[in-house]
Amino acid sequence: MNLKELSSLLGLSQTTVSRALNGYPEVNEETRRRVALAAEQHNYRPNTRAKGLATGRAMAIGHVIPMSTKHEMVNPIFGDFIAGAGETYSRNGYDMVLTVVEDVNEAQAYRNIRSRHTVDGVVVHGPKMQDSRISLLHQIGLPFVVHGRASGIAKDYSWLDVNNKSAFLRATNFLLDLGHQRIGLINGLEGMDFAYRRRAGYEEALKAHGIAPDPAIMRSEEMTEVFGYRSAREMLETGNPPTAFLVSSMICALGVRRAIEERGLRMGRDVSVITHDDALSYLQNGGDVPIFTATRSSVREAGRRLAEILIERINNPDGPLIHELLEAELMVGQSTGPAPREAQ
Amino acid sequence: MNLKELSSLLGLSQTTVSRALNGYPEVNEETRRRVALAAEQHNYRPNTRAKGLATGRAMAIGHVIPMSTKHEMVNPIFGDFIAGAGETYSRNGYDMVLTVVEDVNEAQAYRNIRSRHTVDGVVVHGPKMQDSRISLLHQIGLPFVVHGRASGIAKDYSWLDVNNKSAFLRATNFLLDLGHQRIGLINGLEGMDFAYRRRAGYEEALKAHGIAPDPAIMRSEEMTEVFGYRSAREMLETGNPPTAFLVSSMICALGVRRAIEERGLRMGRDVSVITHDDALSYLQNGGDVPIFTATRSSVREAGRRLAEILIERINNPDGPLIHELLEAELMVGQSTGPAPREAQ
DNA sequence: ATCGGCATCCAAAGCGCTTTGAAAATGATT
DNA sequence: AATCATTTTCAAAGCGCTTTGGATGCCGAT
Repeated sequence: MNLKELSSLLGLSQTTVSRALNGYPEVNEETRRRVALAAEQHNYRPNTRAKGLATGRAMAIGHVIPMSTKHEMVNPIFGDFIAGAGETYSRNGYDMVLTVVEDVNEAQAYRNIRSRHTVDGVVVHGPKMQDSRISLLHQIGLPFVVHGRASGIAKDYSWLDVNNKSAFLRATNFLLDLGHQRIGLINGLEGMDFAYRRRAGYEEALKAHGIAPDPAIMRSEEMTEVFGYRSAREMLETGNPPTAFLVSSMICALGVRRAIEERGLRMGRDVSVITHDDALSYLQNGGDVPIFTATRSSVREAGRRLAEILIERINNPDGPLIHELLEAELMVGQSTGPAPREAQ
Repeated sequence: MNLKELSSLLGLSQTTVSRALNGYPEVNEETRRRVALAAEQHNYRPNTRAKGLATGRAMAIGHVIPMSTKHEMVNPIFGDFIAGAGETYSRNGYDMVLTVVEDVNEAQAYRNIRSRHTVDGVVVHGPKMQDSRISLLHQIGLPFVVHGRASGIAKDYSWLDVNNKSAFLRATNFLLDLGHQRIGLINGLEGMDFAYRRRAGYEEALKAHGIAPDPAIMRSEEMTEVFGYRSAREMLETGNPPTAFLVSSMICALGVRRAIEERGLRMGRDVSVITHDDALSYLQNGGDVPIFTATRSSVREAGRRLAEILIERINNPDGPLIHELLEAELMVGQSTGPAPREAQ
């Protein structure tokens, strides 16, 4: 069923039917009702492509998912973020189109999206420091919002981010207050902006307590369980092991716990752990009492909100840029406790 | 830059330019080269919507992501599956469009997709037994492939699935051979087809060994870490605890391990665990030596292959239906060992 | 009666592409 | 030189919608 058929069926012109359906005032209310009813009955919905062609809007938003050729890694927060954003999109009549692309071809993917007019705007995921995508998007004039921020970019842009620095600063202080002096950092991939900011918070807290950051107990990698395990094990095996770990993701933290328990130590008593928790739906931090003490911020909620911001920008491209900084909550769980005596 | 501009720039008709770009034979090779070069230089790419309208094909494939209203849960395998499928799509010039929808509105979402002509076909995720989506899709005539199968559907359809039954049958036999008599099952949500099939394999193996399945040590739920933990703990607390667990996902298995170690037991010695492993990129089963003995099947590879099947069906809707059954490999890791003496 | 204003509807153009059917240019054949 | 087949190009229609710029009819006001 298309417009032409529907309107001839109703004995009306396509114009009138189209207007009736799109809520224009110049159509009799009685007529509008008739049209709406017929559309309903015949399950009519305007063809997306035709509508898009006529209006010049795709009513779709793009997400470019860079696939690191080295790591073949999908960001585990991706599903929840998409779920959050997807909610907002449906509510506003937008489709979501994903493009999976090798990270080396990413720029080309954006250019492609732009010239094919497939979407009205894009979300930039996982910004690195000095991320080149941002200036590219500015240049080709595709509306966008960044999930996170990119240090070292001159021109301003819209973003939504967790306050990673303050989160890790507070977490480090929390450990320091418990008497921990030697705190290992198990962080995300070097170059990722969030990892940089978390490290900055960590180092700032240490320095404020007169402790020099020790590269021997700081690691940066793709945040897998195995990476958490290896890092923690290696650090614990040294002569001067950390009494606490600050970890950048739950999955990593699970690996850290494995390493701790494998050595016959108990987490929360012998070794403390604080992790960042993205509040992923399939990886809740325990039940009523959190397993891990964590800096918590829902990535799903971030998706929801970020999508709103992007839609706002699309509707009003020359409007003010929007910056939103979410504070993570520090939730105390069972994985932290006072530093053991002998280590103090 | 659009076709009209490009062709007037070249002093050619739109017809010729279009044909040159789309590889039609009735155009001089010299001309084709000129056109290709100009297109390249001006970064020309045909407008997706216009092309779609003209050809009647969207060159896009839909994934409807049902969001369970109760659980607010995103399937953790989703990211990796999408990554795999996305690879195939890019290679074939397809876009991927996601629709996040509350599970109660799912049927409406498919109807909507269909009448709006947004995509050429869809992937059905997470089939339940007697899944109603399948007949709906047949009825509305939207090409589709199911990731998994749905027991109890009369009309045939294309699918790609892991042999869940045989995987869990083999895993159960493996445990039985090690002397385990009391094996707990920690399975996915009741009603999900894969969970049904895994249980069938488990029960068949038990019965073949003259053991009656005991509902007291069988659980079905959304597969989270916490669910794994709770289930294992409860079972271990009983007077007659299992000596082994068969678990439906790695994330769940991490919870099981937590419960085991919390009781001061050692996994692989005191209690054995076998889990299904979807080979998620961020949750590898240990490094060189697997942590868990596991039935392993890459969900990413499944995505790649399933996308191929769907594209084939779209290109040839009346062609033969395709069924592909992947066997999971049983990988022996450190989480299994002979049943402890006293329990035998 | 005539007019202006308003409510209601319509025909047709246009969005950017593909594709049909025909025309022009070229070359081979007589 | 005329004819035909072949290659190469083109004008225009059509995909399904929105939107512009009228028409049409009806009303009360003049």
